[in-house]
Amino acid sequence: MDESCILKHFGSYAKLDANAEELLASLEKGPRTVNCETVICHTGDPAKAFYTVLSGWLYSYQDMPDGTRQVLDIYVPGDVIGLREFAFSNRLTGVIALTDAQICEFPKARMAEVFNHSVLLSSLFFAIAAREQAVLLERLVNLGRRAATQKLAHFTLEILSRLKRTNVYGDNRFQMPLPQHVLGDALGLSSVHVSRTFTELKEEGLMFREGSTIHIPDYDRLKDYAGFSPYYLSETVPQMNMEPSVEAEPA
Amino acid sequence: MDESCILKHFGSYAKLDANAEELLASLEKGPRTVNCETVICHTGDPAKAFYTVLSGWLYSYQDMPDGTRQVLDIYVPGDVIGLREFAFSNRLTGVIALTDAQICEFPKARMAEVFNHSVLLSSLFFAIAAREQAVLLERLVNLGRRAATQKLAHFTLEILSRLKRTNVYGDNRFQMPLPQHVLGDALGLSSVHVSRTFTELKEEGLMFREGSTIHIPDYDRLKDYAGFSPYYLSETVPQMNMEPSVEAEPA
DNA sequence: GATGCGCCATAACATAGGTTATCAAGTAAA
DNA sequence: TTTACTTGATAACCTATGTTATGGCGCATC
Repeated sequence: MDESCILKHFGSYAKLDANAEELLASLEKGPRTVNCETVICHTGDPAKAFYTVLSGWLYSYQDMPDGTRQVLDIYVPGDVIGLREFAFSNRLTGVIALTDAQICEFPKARMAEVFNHSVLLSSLFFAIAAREQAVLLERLVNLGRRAATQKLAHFTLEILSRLKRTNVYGDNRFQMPLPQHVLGDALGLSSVHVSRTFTELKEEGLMFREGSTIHIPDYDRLKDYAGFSPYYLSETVPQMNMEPSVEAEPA
Repeated sequence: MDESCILKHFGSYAKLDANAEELLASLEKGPRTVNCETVICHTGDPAKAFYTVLSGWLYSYQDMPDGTRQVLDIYVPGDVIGLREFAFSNRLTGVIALTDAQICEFPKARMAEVFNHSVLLSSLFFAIAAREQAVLLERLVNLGRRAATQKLAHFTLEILSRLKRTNVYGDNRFQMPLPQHVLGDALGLSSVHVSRTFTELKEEGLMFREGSTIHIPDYDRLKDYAGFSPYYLSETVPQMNMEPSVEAEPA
């Protein structure tokens, strides 16, 4: 049972009732393994399914006409890929695996069953979409109004916070398998400047890299430096009237 | 009936059934007028309601410790303010009116009724949240990977497209009542550079401003220049099984 | 154990955009 | 009419970041 991507994810947000668990379990297909570097989908592909991440790292991106790329989301275990394509018949972004990964497919068309049968799950999906928005918002602030060192520090702290949801990590050290050119594409910087920025953060004693391990000697100091406040990652499902089997009562 | 903010908005996305219309109409409070410059809410305020915009322009923002500001959304008639706060008990951003405006309140707590009683509305709310994400994504690309002239051009074309949803506008001219410092805060630029950028776009014959009127001599040329493709604004509610009381048929 | 390749660090140089200051135009208040 | 205030244009100067190039290191392949 702990092999279910979705149950693992949704269970981390709210206590599921039996109805919700059963419904969720019936929706997802068993995990599929994808290799590092695999393109899961391209911009413009028909968008038929969501995916949940059981293990590994992935990211979504958009390519520009001049050959540059903007990285839009980083996906770590427990994340849902592609919820926003609910409203679009074709994919808005490409998705690619950063490491070997396991993902579970969840056909978009079956969202109707969620809305029909579980108010709790409806709320949960909606809350997850709201949380994703909050993350994008904070990324917007990062790109628009922070200097390179703060961008990198803030981004790193966000990733660490998100990893803590499903993994146990201390504040001082964690794995972040993102090459510098991907960091650059995520932060709107060149890879050369990402390198310079790491050097500068190391000299300041704020954080440093050792292979793909990030070290954070003083978490609170880095947090202050980056202006990071994790409230936007702390979503909860609102207390609502959630009886699981309410019958529809049109008017 | 055409005074209802929500009906106006939701009706522009999908044909509503009687059940949905009645439910929506019961949720919203009558329009309230706010003056230009009014702060509707501050970051951190308790988030008890959404708002829909009947008339006027507003924006949401986040202030930085150094006194700068990032503008996060621009709201025009037909937009919903604050959907993302569904998952948060306090507001993530401040909201302020750019012009005199009319907005309708819609208590967050009553979303439970939506999920309980209308699959169509549940889908619609979810689709709107997905569309908002797509807009944020495109803004991320704008901030991360475009030069100032393209940022400004792209932003302008997005606003124009969104206005076309509820208003009839030609491609050549429309009102955009945003002072340059707000544009700068939205695009991650200084207001001085926004001014320079307008001058440059005018010299190129791509677009120019006359008071708050934007002129676009050649729409397609500007569109190419900015790399604008409006697919991300063209969301539809997926064709789903939407009878209000469908029984589950897993697998 | 060569060879090639991807990733990273660093340096020299180029430039987009930030900052500060000044001035003009419009407009609201007195 | 004067004053004050907001918005916007422009100029001079400054700096963060981009660009291009080089070299080192680790790792895979032959």
